[in-house]
Amino acid sequence: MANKNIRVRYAPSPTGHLHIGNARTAIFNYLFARHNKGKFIIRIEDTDTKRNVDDGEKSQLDNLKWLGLDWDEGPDKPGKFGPYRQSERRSIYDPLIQQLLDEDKAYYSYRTEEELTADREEQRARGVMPHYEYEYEGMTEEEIKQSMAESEAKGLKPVIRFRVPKNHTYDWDDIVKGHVEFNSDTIGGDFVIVKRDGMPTYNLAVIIDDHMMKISHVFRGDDHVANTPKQLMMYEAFGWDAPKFGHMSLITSAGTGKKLSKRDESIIQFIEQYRDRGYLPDAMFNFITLLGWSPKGEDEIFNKQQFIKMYDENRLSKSPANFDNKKLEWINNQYVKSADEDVVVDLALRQLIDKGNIEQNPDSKTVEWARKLIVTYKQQMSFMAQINSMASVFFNEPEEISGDALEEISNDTAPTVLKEFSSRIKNVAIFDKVEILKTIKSIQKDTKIKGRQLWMPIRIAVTHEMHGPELPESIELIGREKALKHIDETLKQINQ
RNA sequence: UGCCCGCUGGUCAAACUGGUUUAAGACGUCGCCCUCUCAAGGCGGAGUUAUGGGUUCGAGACCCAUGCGGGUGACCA
Repeated sequence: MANKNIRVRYAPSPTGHLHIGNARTAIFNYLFARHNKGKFIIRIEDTDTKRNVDDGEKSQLDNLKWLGLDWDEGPDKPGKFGPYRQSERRSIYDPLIQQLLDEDKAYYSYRTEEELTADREEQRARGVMPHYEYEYEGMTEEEIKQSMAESEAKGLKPVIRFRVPKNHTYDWDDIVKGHVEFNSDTIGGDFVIVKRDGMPTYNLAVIIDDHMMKISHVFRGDDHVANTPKQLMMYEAFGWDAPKFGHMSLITSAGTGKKLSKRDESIIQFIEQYRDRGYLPDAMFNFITLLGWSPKGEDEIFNKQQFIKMYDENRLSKSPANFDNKKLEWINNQYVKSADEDVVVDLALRQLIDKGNIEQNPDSKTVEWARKLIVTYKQQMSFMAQINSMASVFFNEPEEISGDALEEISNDTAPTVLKEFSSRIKNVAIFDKVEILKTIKSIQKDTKIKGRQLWMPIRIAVTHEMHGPELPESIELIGREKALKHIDETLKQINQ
């Protein structure tokens, strides 16, 4: 059911990199827009000039693109409802603010931050919810004017507060949560809509922009529920219709059970970090979409097009979702396994170079070698950075054989196997896995030693490890020279 | 302390507006198979409707309490 009037937005503030939770908000808005053939808009909410970060906006957009999102309007793609940065929309806000003032729906407030803090402390001590107390309580219009004039005379700069209607119920049918209602007396008093620096606060700017940009649906985090009544009363004050709201459950941390906080170190928080570690964008998209939303069938691996096709906002979950890193790894592994070999090689090679396991600008021979190595691990890598630790045996000189491994080769047949293997591979023409496998088979035939007794000594001698990928491949990757050297050393070690 | 919301196994969750669900499926976990080993893969197992009341012929689904968890309470967004 295509609806041309559907317009949704993702509205990040450029205070840092793209966070998992924000990425999810963006994705759900995107999916909703694309499923309904509506528009997806990006708006930068940069009214807090102090917290803005220089490349915050760029980083947000870059990472959204990496995830595979595209938008119809945004700061880098002007449409007819621009500008798309709130800091550039002052000329739109100012007359509307004046209108509220003129209609006495908002007023200047001179209460200083110190006074407010003191009020709040006193309220807390009394056991009441901290709230703003009307500073002109009980005053006549004359007295109010006089009070303001006095404040001005003292050089105080005012903020503008919205006059919250008394004992009024604000409610809406939330797409996710169902019917929600608040009594206006419980929201903390008249709130600030324009800061001392003249910038509108989030709550004001967001409703003006959503209205002006003809936003039809707002999908945002559960943490915005408490803002919604404030926004509804402003829509009412302007005489505008509010969009439909859907408040999505938050992502929680398995460790703390609380909403993902940027300080929680048990979970990687930013999309960029996953990108750096060699996660695949489609896998991230897939995983994030399954956080708080579920498809109809039993499958869980889908590409973007499939998600768009089957997206249904009614299947958004009411309850918070734990971020499960294990599942992310599993999903990413599914994508790595089925990904194009060149893509995997490219990404994993970068990891190897970054880590210094392969030199910068490797020659073609090294790249060929790396390709074989990477392909060997393609089936089991959850994310590309793992190649460094998984394949460390191919980069580092191994430690001396000990423990179980030593025990494994402390028997009568091991030296025979090793000597045979060593002398035979010295002479094979092409040192590759096919020839190596043939060699091992030939030893089996000639010595009648087989199975673990045959394979383990070779594996341990060559790699010093009891585990690893297919042995012939491993030996090929280690190379003839190193393999022979390791066998030699091992023979010496077990002879003494 | 106020207000708002949530609660199906260790985790994500399905079960559309109450009726073959002996509560899907996935991750994880455990066992087996494959196998020189690890991983991947295949097969299988264990494990859940927070508690107490009600409504109903019938409740995971509806109502009420209790408990637990979360969100919010900014001149942040």
